[in-house]
Amino acid sequence: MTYQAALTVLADPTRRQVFERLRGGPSPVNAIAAGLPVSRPAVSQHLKVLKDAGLVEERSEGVRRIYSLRREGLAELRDWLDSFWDDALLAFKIEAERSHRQMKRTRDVDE
Amino acid sequence: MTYQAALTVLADPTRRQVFERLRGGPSPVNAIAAGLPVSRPAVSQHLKVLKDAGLVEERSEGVRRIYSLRREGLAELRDWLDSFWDDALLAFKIEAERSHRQMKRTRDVDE
DNA sequence: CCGCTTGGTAAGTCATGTCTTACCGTAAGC
DNA sequence: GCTTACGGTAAGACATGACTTACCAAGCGG
Repeated sequence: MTYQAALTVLADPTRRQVFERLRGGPSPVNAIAAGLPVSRPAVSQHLKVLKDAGLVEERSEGVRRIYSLRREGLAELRDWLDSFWDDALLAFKIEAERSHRQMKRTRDVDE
Repeated sequence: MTYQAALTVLADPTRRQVFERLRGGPSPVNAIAAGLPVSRPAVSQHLKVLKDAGLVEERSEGVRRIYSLRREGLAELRDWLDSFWDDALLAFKIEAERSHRQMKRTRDVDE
């Protein structure tokens, strides 16, 4: 999914609570909804949106639906954010190149 | 500002366009609004929101208002995102330890 | 087989936020 | 001075989306 979907989806506070609740590990809907200030159907709807955005995944266990975090869903958003620093870096490089004739090439690594 | 403010503010597509348009460097309101599908006042409103969230800054040049990117405004959001991967590391350690323990004990799993 | 739990979906209400037009103050140029 | 470009703010229209209750299907245990 796109970083834009992640942004849109994580903008809602309640939905963010749902999402954060999965940090602790996979959980059925009931457990997620318990302690949240909204009804269980509301949580269901949030989970659907999160799933469509690729931020959570769902597996069935009997009558239970177990939801868990999909961290890969955050990757694009993270890249997008990083790209702003890349911009700054690029501008810096150009500036540096203008003053020095030679530029050393740098390479980033990722995990 | 908080990562939550950044999320909320960047969720809107038009506002994101305004924000991205500042990647190229500082710009007065007119230049930002040109080419966008919304009116100039709409852009003004978006800029106000972005400024309140600490994502842009404003300086006056005569009658012009020059807006520019504040990358530090994205820092908290980036940290928040990173923290999910930290979670994963931690969870992995815990999980490893638990499964190790499980080899000596009987099955007892819940959350 | 029957009831109970789990949870997804429908329909409708209500709030929020994004837009518009109209208006205003302010700086610069003639 | 007067006019013109720049842009912030107000007020109101409108759409979107987050909630509610009611309902339904599916698996499990008595």
